[in-house]
Amino acid sequence: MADDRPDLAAMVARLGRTLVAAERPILAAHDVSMWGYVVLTALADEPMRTQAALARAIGADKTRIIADLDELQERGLIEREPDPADRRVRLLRLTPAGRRVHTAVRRAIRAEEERLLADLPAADRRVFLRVLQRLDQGPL
Amino acid sequence: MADDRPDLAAMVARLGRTLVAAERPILAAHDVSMWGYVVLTALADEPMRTQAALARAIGADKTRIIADLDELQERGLIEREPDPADRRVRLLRLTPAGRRVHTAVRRAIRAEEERLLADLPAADRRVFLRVLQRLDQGPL
DNA sequence: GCTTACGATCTGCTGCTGCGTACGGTATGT
DNA sequence: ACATACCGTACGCAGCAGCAGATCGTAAGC
Repeated sequence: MADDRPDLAAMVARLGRTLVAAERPILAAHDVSMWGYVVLTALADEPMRTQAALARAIGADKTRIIADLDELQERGLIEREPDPADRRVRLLRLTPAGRRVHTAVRRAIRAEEERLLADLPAADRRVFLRVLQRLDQGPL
Repeated sequence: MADDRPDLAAMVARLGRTLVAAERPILAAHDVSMWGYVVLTALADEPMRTQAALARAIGADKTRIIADLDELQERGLIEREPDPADRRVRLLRLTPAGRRVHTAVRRAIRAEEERLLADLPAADRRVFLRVLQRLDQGPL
């Protein structure tokens, strides 16, 4: 049988590490940490009402992201304003500068992905990305 | 534009974590650790002449795998015999029992993968696996 | 007013990893 | 024989992850 391939999890996990490693220099060039970029990405999609919700959304510990939020806020990339309606919670959203940084980093990352996927036939690539998206949000 | 998807690295890394997590109970059921299974898999492909080569092959620290090798050897799943030609090195290979365990675990993992991929159209699935394999060994 | 619950923060603990170092046993070249 | 290099092993250290507990401010129900 032609089923002579590495395990799915092994391939995907290894590829994931490689791709993340490829992102590292890009993030460094923009002076953004990995978690910082993850936060910017989450907030770019939609502002968050609590830090706990943000932590859940990005799959991080709620205590882990505090330092990252501090730094992003200090650099003026996010706003962290107490909710006037419930002063326990901090409303989180990108500043215009934060959105600019996120867009720039994202553009650079997409360019790198482009390079990595360049050799693939267009049809294969479409299918691959579609399946990947589906599995990513998928039934798991 | 329709390029509104998460970053490639984010999707692949997250999917990888999910898949690895799905393997964990299977490995536990067969009483094999993650690294143990990785070692068995590597040795199932081909015996190794040195532990350093094995470590390199599976991307682990050479000091990290020693305890795993000890355990696998003690359980009679691998042989670790000094090379008569160079008694510094330990020739590593699966025992028949080790091969049986590896085959059983692998079969269970494949069954689980089958379940996860069940919803995909056959054509998509073929392409996905092919592209994945290519990227995995690929130009990266 | 009092109790209970919740958000953000800080601290400490634990387990895993990567990395460097050191040491003994062994080959190899001169 | 001797110097050098390599293998396997053990040990310690630093960094980072998740997790639990304690604190403080605040909100909501009774």
